[in-house]
Amino acid sequence: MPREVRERQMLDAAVATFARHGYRAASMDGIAELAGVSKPLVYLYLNSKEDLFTACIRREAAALVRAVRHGVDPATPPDRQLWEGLGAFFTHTAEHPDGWAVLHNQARTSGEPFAREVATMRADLVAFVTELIAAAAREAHDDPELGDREVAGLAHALVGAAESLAGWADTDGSVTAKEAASTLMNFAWAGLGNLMEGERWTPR
Amino acid sequence: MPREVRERQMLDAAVATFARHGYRAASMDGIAELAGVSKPLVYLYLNSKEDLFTACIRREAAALVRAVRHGVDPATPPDRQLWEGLGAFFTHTAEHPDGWAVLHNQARTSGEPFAREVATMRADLVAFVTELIAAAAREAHDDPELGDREVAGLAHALVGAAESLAGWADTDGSVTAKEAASTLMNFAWAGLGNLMEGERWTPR
Amino acid sequence: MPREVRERQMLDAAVATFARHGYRAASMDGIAELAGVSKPLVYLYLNSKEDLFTACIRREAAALVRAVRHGVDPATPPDRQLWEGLGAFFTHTAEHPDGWAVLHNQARTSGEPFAREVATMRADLVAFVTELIAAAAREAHDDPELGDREVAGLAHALVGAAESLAGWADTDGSVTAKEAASTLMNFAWAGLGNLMEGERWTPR
Amino acid sequence: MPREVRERQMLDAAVATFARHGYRAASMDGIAELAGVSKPLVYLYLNSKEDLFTACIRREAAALVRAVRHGVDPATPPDRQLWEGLGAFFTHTAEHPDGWAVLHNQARTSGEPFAREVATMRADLVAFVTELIAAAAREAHDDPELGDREVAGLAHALVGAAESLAGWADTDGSVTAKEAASTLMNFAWAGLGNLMEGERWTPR
DNA sequence: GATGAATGAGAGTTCATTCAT
DNA sequence: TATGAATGAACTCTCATTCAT
Repeated sequence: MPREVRERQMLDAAVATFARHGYRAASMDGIAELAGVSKPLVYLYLNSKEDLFTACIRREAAALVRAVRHGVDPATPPDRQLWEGLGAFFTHTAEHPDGWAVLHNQARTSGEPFAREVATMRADLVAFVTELIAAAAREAHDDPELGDREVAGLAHALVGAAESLAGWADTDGSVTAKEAASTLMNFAWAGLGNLMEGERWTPR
Repeated sequence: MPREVRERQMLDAAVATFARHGYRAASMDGIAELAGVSKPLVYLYLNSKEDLFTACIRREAAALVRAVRHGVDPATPPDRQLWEGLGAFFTHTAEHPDGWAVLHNQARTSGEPFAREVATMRADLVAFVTELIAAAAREAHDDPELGDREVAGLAHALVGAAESLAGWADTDGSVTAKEAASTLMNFAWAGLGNLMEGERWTPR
Repeated sequence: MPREVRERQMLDAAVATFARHGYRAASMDGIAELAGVSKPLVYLYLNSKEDLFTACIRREAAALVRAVRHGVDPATPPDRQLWEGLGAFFTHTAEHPDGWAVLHNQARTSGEPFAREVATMRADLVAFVTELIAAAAREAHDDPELGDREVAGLAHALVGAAESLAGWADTDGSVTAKEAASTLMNFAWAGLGNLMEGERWTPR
Repeated sequence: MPREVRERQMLDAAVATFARHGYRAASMDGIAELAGVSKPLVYLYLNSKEDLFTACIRREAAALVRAVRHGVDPATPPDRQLWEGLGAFFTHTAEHPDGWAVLHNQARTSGEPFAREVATMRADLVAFVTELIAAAAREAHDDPELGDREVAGLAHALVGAAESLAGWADTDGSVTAKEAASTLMNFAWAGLGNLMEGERWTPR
């Protein structure tokens, strides 16, 4: 069996195990068994538990970022891009709950080498959203009402809300990715005040 | 030294340790040392690592809920209550970063007995927010535009955004509780669309 | 409460606990609790776990030897004395199962300081039986058929059989002390060969 | 080194250690050291202290029963069978004092899972002896003089005497297995009364 | 390329024992 | 006389990691 296939099996097993038990509680024995290989092979291919976890984080982070980027058409208006990006995000996290759990739940809370890894990816997404908001603001006015600092805060809040909703949608299977995206897009764009007046944001 | 004092010292040490290392990686030796007592004493007072962690979660959850409830005046309009609640929330999490880390980062990701414990508290907060949004909607219209399901999703998104911002404010010390509350309140109430037009929500 | 009473309570609790769990598995906490006193008091009165166990062994051994000696009338013929002694032995062990368990089961198997203690008492009983057999032999013949060594072996076997029956009678409540004594006396005096011919030993 | 060899080494070390110190007082560290392996290996092969002790009991019990059964020729008369069986028993216990100590001293007094294990084996031996006595009685008379209950009591006493002598012979090395078997066989078959008259049982 | 065999280091937990009061 | 408070030491068990084959 070629090395790449074996390696992917191991990473799959590792992601599933880390997602369920966390970094410390996951055992290399368990991962090797789930992957259907012997433990020394895991070490041969992936060096150490730390390296293995890092590899999981990188793979899942890259996959998530790729999914969001693929879902977005840069030629469309900012709010449309945001809408598409959120849809892609919720779709991906719903389809890869273990990967999302590794990134959002485990990596962030397992100490320094790992938290930094996932923070990098998160910064990418926040930067992306920040840019979208700024672009929308520029489009609305030549002289934007929103300061950089304010935009950053808003982007952060938006990403945080999305992350939280992703976890919720995972747990409560009845919420679809599209619903989650709609809820959040309405919330973000129209605001509660307008929502109560019956005003909605809809994809143009 | 009286039992209650010692017990609080131990819980303080445990919260600090669990916050930094997580449930599994934290060692009872380390906690005992930080508390300035011997390990058997920790076991005498708190039974087991599991019980100790549970006690930490309960204490911190109760403190957070209490802080939010105390910050809110039920006689004021819903948006005002939300604003006050968010302020109290951000203030408390900023003043007790370890407690917040235990609740938000560690307890949620350390498996079943603990996740449930914190989920209960979170459900309390979400219910509180849900009720505020519903009250605001009732106030605006006799026949509310927002369905129950939609309100629940919004409450979830709002709480998630707040939780995420709390983590951010913790990390980046330059963001004050009031700033965080303002950002989120604007975001939530006015929506990005209006914010760009220069419309702001302000405490009445 | 006078010291002697307290001390007897503690020894009672200790005997019960050691009988059930053995020396190592018994905990001073458990003994103190069962005795209804605090742990330091146990140490004040009885010094250490080792001393406590030794005290238990000595008390129970003395009681057993005293019971056997009281049951025997040295003016009667040897076989009669043996019969009475066995009866007293089985009666006492049935009435003090915990004491018997401490002596026979636990003390013998808990290492050197204790095994010697109980071996001393056992040697007493074996010497008593040895003397009875030798006396009977002398009575039967001036020039005894049985050598010293042989007599010692027989005494040992007889005591062993008695000890084993005592445990059996304890477990199976339906066997009375008198029955046990009869069985053993027949066995010892008449032998299986004669028993099959219908010959029995009976108290003269 | 192949697994089976290692496993036997460990069991040997465990039997020696348990025999000397008892279940509770024996330490896994000590056993591993005596076996010349590391502690984790003991756990890898034998799971837990409890399982290890159980494995010791089973191995030694099986060996003892096998030795007795091999020593007996079922085609010979009952008293001859008894004689051969006792000889095999004393020979085996003398050659495996640690195994015998584990069975007779430690397992019986270390609480429920273990006592039952050894009680099963003992019941086997008692049943064997019971059957021999009953057979002898049938051979002597069509209408046996001894009731079932009486036979059971006698078998119990005989086995108890044998067990006790085995311990004695172990301690006092000067007593050979054959001597012990002779003493007991004479005692059992002829009875003390007849022994004093110079009547002996001898193998036919 | 793949593994059976093995371990150093450290975790949670318990217990006999002792002060200060 | 009696105890609440406290601990040093030891025990069972686990796990990431390596090497000879």
